[in-house]
Amino acid sequence: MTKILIAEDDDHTRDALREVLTMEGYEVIPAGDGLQAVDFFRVENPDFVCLDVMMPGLNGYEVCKQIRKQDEKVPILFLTAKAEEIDTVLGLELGADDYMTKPFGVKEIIARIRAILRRTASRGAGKTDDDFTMDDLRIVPTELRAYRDKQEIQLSPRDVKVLRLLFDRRGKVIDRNTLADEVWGVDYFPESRALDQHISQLRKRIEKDPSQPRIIRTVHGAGYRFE
Amino acid sequence: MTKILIAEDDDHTRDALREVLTMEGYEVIPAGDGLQAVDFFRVENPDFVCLDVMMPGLNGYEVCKQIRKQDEKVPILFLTAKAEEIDTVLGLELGADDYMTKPFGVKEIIARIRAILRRTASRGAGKTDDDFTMDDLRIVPTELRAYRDKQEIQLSPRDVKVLRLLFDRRGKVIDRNTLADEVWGVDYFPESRALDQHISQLRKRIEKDPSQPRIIRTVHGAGYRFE
DNA sequence: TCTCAATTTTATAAAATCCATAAAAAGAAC
DNA sequence: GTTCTTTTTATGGATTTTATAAAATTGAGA
Repeated sequence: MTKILIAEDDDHTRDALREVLTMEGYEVIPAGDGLQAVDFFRVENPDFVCLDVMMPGLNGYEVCKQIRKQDEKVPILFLTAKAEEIDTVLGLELGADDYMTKPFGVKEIIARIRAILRRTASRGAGKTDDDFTMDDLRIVPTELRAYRDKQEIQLSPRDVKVLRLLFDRRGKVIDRNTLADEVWGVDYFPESRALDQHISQLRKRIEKDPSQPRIIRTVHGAGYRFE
Repeated sequence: MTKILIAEDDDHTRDALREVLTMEGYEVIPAGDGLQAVDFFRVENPDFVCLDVMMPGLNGYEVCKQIRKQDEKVPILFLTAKAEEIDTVLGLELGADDYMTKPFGVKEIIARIRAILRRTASRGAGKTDDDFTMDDLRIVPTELRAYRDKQEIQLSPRDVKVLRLLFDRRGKVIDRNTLADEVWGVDYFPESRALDQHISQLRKRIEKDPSQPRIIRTVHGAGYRFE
């Protein structure tokens, strides 16, 4: 679930935001002041941050700076009471993604958050999207395709992940646990043969001779390797 | 040069703004009432709009609505005499980028315009209305039409946006988030199927064989592509 | 107001991908 | 070679993603 950190000293506003955003299906981490916000950020590692500018102790600008030290990418939405504060936000170049001036409507803030998350979701998705070549196969992640000669081969996002991983550590053996972890994530059951199955399918598509694989080689008892 | 449309019925204010902004290196299009503003917007296609709320004929809210029909992204700054009008601006969800309450200082408004332009620089990028050709289809954005042979195909503004985006990044996959963001903007709910539906309808009109699309191809798990 | 067209929602179908199962094949150990 | 373990792959069903038809909604213009 998408975690949103709300840093807002006014109890009423904070509660209202929490309620509304929870209703929308977000997990909300409420913080009542700047120091708390910084702490909670570290602990909870949220996907989105709403920052009130005026807060006791550490103000929004400072909190933003602290957060940016830990995470350059997390989207930050500033809430400002005065329109002039916007200029400070912009002027300090804190890396804010958007701002809203109070008072704001409930629908407005939800729409903004959604829009920002949508924008940044695609940014963070594929870390490196550069093309790479394995054997005589050219993989183009942004196109979800590979080319051999002029022949096109359709790839799924998961295919690309697998190939990327093998390419990044070419020469080294990627053990099955690592592969499962990096490509499937937390919800992979080790006793499942989904991984094998996927490798098998992938080989069918990308290997000239799937029974003599040159790109995804198996290292018995260890995992897979490409070189 | 950056074009700014000023819609303001008070001659004195309008002239002052024109002078100041011209000094700053902007090209100013002055409009004395709402109807003029809408007309000028269509003709001049400015990069920025300052809208007075209270104007004879068409008021600022209405002008904003009209403009947003043509262009969802152009930054709009509202000028209001009464602070309460701000709530209306926000309440109507007109897509205003900022507002200022009169009286405002010269430096203040310049700073504000500059800030908004900086913030929205990415949004407005590349809004060419030039014709372009996809496969055997010639798209003429200014006419909201496309031609195949001598056959005319009616297009909606949204159709054109979708096609333009695919054309601008031909060969690459446009993921659904990006598409939603660029075409629908802030009020697209990801769980909606409006996007699919729109693509489907559009294909019916522009593809020779909608079940074998050549212009809008789908890339499963990613988005759409044209090449 | 009514009408028309564009758009969105809803519901269902279709397609692509993914995975569990089980049997076959391959490799390792003896 | 025999046995045990690991990997591959065929098959069919489950899940996810996308497509489309039909109904509902919206919004502009008459």
